[in-house]
Amino acid sequence: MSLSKNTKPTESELEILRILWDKEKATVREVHEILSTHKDAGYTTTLKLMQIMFEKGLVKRDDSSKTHTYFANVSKENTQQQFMGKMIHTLFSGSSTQLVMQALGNHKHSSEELEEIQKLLNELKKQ
Amino acid sequence: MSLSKNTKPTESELEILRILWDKEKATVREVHEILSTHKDAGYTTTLKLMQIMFEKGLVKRDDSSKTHTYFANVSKENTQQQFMGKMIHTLFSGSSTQLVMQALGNHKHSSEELEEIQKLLNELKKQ
DNA sequence: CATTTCATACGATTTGTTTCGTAAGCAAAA
DNA sequence: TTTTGCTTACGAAACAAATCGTATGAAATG
Repeated sequence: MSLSKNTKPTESELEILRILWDKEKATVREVHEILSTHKDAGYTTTLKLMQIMFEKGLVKRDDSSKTHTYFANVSKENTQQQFMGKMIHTLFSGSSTQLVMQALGNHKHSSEELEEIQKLLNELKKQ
Repeated sequence: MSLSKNTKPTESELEILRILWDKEKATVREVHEILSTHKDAGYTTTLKLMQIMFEKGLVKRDDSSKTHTYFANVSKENTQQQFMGKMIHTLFSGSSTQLVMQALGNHKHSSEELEEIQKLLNELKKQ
């Protein structure tokens, strides 16, 4: 049994994790159905990918019935942080502020969203 | 001349781009010297990588003298946006707000930095 | 009970990336 | 002029990721 190692999910693995985070649990077929709307690979490809992810500890599964059920075994939050950290380092010279300003400036945000950000910002300023 | 195609730089290519963005221009040897402080690969590896990047249009080069000089041919800003977009989509369900809040909440920011972010936020709120 | 359907397992192939060895040319040093 | 050192070019090996084909077995269906 592996204390989920520091395995960075690949691009394809991330797509699968995204589905599992969203649905909480899913069979290979369900994952494949969703993937195949925007990606063009066979069923056994998805299966193999998920088996590999199981070996790596990225997902858990219930194999008590013939059709296995899969669950994410790494948290969305952790994975986000992992990739954000890498991104900040590689593309923003280590400055998370730069990243924040980039994201703020280059994407649309509703006034409700801006307000939400403002609230967090106020919190941070208090410290 | 190619309107920089939709070539996503690989991890290794990003490391090289980072150096070129920083120095504006560099020879293979210069890039290699810098890389080799934290990476362990031979000179010809760096050379080959940069040649491939040239073919892909990621870098330009001046080959008028024996020792060629390389320049980034994609902007830092564009590349940042490209990766951020992907990240927002894959890891934040398309919500750049979520990404911003993640980055704000999980990384340290000095009060000067917070102030800078506040300014931008004020700008955005005006619209 | 035979057939079809759908599941897993798994090896092999394909594709992409990184790494290196070696050849060839040029220029500076001996 | 010969040697040495540094350069580019380029094919091939090594590695990693994604894809697929086929075998096998268990339900469900006829």
